[in-house]
Amino acid sequence: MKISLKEMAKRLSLSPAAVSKALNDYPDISLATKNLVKSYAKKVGYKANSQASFLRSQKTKTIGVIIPDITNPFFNKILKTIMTLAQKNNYSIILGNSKESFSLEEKLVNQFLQQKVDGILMSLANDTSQYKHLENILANDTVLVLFDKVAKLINCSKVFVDDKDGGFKATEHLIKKGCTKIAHFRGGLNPQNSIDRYLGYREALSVNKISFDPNKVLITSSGSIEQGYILAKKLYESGIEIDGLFCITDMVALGAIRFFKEQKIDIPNEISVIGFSNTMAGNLVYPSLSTIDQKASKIGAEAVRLFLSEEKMLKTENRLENQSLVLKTTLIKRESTQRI
Amino acid sequence: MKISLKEMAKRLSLSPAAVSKALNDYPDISLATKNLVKSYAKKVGYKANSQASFLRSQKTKTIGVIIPDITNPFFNKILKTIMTLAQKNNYSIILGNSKESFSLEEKLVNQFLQQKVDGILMSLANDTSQYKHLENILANDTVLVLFDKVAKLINCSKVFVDDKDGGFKATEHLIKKGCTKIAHFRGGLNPQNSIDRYLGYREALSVNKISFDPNKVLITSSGSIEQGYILAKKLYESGIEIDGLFCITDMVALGAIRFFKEQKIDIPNEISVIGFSNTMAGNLVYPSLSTIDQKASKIGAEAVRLFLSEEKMLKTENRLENQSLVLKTTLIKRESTQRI
DNA sequence: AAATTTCACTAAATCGTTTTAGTTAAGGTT
DNA sequence: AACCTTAACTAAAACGATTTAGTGAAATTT
Repeated sequence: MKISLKEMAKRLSLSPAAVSKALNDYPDISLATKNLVKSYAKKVGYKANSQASFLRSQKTKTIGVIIPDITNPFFNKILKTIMTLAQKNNYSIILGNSKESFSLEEKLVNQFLQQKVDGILMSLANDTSQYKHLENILANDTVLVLFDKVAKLINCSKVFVDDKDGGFKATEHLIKKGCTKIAHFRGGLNPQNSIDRYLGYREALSVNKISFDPNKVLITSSGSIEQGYILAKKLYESGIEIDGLFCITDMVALGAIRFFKEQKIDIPNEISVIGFSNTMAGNLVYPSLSTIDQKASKIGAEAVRLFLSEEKMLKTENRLENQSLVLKTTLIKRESTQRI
Repeated sequence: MKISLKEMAKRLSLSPAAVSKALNDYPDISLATKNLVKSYAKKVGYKANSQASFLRSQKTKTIGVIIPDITNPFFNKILKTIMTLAQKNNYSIILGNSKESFSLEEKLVNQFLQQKVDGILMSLANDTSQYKHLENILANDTVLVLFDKVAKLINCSKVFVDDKDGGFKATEHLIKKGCTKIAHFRGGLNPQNSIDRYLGYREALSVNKISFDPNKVLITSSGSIEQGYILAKKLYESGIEIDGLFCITDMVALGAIRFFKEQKIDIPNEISVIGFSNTMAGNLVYPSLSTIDQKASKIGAEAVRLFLSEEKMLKTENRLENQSLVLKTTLIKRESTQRI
């Protein structure tokens, strides 16, 4: 079953060099020999050993992808697009799940560099605040493309979403629906995305001359359903009145809605709720969840496109030239903000 | 930044062989030299080139994983477990998404073999009915572990779920809740899993002396929400009366429930509904969805365990010895079958 | 006909490690 | 003192492909 190039050469009474060149269509091999070699290779099922080829070509045709949470549908959708496009361009994907842990992320980067991937596409873990491992990637002449959760200070290609604009759109939508007492369940100080959504919320209030009330802003410790439920309960029990709620993620919004429904509060008429991300689940529940779509597929597609363009640059001019891309979000109006 | 073993040897005035041996703790290198080499390697950030190491060791410390649908939460959960355990055992994961397509699956297998992965863990696409590519894996002395959607005829390690037992449990649960006119939305003739669930349904009816009515069985063309909605509508409009429904997947069940709710049919009291897979979404909707849990994590964990055990066998005794594992499902009772 | 060019190859080095088979010097045995 | 061990290395081949620098013969030019 396994047959090497050398062995083929021996059987065809040719030198290994001739066989290699025939397979790679070098001009100094006759058409007759090329056809002979190719048809024989097909017949015996010869496949070049990628590892061995690498030693000379220095290309593995492999991309490393690191994602903070592989079960998160948003990252999942990005990954799906990345994989489809990688396959189309004959690249393999080595996948790493950093589980939002900096140390695991660092370990994965080193592992990928050791495996000599041609590039690394990654979204940073929440607690990543030093970037030595990223600089290390660039120092190894490996392409780096950051997506979604990026480090703005690192000199590499990036694709991310305008989170502030997203937060603004979400909040303004609530205001347009007539809400005036709008709460926000925000994230912590990491990553930047969660801060930006909060800043969008602040700006929408400010632009619409609604005074900001810090008591209406609660901080989530995770983006889970349970957190949404807990914070909604906390807010409700504190007695602060609201008629609108913007949550940092769809899951948090779903948790909050569950609590409000248990209290027989009418969603959206008493309290309108909007999430962020356009997770599939938001379309399954009742009332269906208004949200901000982040164009996951687009992020994945652009990440691959940037990689390919950098890879080409590296090959032809032996240098990296990076590019930043900021994608706008889209408002998805559903029942949870459809007041009557 | 990049430094090779050879270069280190030169700088330390040692032979490449001595450096290699020192790093790999060979007994014929003095402790002093080992310490010198190791500390110098650490200092200059030396990392062995995996591709080069492979040429001699023939081990890439890489596992190829092929999944039919990477966005499916069930496979996603399996993948997550596989990745965690692989990482723990110092293996990298090369991921392939076959998108339920045989030809893509075949292509991925060949690609992985060419990359010389140490093993392939895969779940078959629905339209895979020839197994030459699987035999090819074994012929290349590469470990093969099939999970969930397996080919029983292939002589390799397997982990899968007792789908017939799951279908039986689901149907019997409806019967115990008092349902007597139970419909089933089944899958097509591929994969075996969907047939087995149907057979479990048939058996539960038979054991409980409920006569089988072929008019109550509809065939889905996909496992989507839309399909569930369409089939529920079709069944409703045909005028056939039912008081229970067992769907091949949770998504199909959610689609059916949506249609019934639109018709103001009381779930679970007029019609009780149960799904299959225990997808997260089933817990988010109202009424929450009863279902059959397939222990995705367990499947992933066992797949890795089987791989490691086969890999060890291959190394020590130079042969493959496979093992089959059948996991039992668990019934998850929720609101969609909780009659009052 | 001699010189040059072109064609179609081969030989050998190379990529970065690992491993087998020496080699040398020191120490121990008789 | 001659012989044998042992410790601690080194030299060189090997893994499987690619690539540079030749090489000999045929074809073409002058």
